[in-house]
Amino acid sequence: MTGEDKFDISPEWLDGETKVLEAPHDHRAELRLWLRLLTCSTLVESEVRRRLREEFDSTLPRFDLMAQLERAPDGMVLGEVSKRMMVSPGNITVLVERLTESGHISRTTLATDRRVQIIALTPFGRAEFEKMAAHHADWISDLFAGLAPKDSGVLMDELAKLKRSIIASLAKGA
Amino acid sequence: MTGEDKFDISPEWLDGETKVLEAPHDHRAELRLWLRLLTCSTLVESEVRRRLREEFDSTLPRFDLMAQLERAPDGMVLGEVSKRMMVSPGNITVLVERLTESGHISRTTLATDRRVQIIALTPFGRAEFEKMAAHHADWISDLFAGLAPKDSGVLMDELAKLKRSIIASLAKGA
DNA sequence: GGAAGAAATTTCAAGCTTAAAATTGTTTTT
DNA sequence: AAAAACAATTTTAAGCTTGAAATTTCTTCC
Repeated sequence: MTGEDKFDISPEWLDGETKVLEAPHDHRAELRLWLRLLTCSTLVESEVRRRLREEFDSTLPRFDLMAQLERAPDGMVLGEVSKRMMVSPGNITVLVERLTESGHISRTTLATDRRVQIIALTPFGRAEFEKMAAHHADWISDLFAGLAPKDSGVLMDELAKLKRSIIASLAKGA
Repeated sequence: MTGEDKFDISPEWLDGETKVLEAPHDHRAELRLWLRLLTCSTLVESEVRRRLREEFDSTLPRFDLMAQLERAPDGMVLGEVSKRMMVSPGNITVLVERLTESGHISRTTLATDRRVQIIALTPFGRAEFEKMAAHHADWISDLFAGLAPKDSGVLMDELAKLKRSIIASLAKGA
């Protein structure tokens, strides 16, 4: 069933048992691509973390959580936040605790289902976030400024393809 | 190539209702690009972490550290490892402690300068790393398999441009 | 209606990460 | 040669992150 020749798979992928020791060259290109992607990502992330800390005494996780809430004026269920941020539920618990303490978000228990916690930005939290978001957009814009609009578009498209590839692979493995 | 004279933003982005400020210049395209890059990076990283844990009871930082050492048969100074991995020096200290305990790396103090610690893979560590590296390459290869060779090349080039842009921006700000 | 199961969240233990301060060792200055 | 400057690393304190186990609260099924 899996051995159909209808699909255009390049020959080197067909032999699933071949290990790197046999043919190290096969995987080199993808590895380099991944490392380059990771480098870009790490550089940007580090810089954003640094500036959030220095200019706003905040952190990236806090910013990301507030960014999720900004688009949900009526608040959001914890589990939904966890899924969207792609982090573990236990992680959200800690972040929410601190952001509640500092007055950035409010939390309420859903009356009809007391398991459910709903969090939302407070007016203070929203104001703070908007200040940060404006600067954040500037930082990213500066970091990406050396990229011509054409390249920006191409990169966007290629990353879309990559994302599809990753998700397809994850789905297959699951 | 795609049409290069007009890489316009789709109409919904032009709606000025949800802006942060009076929008001197629209940063949304860069933001979206950054988020997409981050998503790809996060997805791959999570999967690699998961498999390192499940299949080798190891972690990504350990793997990365050993990967640095693999290319340095005579060992490497701690500070150099720290720079290459783009993590803080204190971080390396902890990793080295654990990897030394588990017998994967050896550490020696340089005789001519006793501030300097040199670490290197032990034969055991090298063997372990090579096992992991082979699988790691396969995982990445699978995740990227949906990308045509052409796209792979284009992505590689575009990421190179992005990396230059980021580094130029960081240098300017410093 | 009560027990079993499922769902949302929290707790826990362990490890990662960072920046800043401290420590240890070397080099330069006076 | 003492003092000051510098360099490599470690320590510290705080926060992030995870997976697994536990808790609380519904829902379902007999």
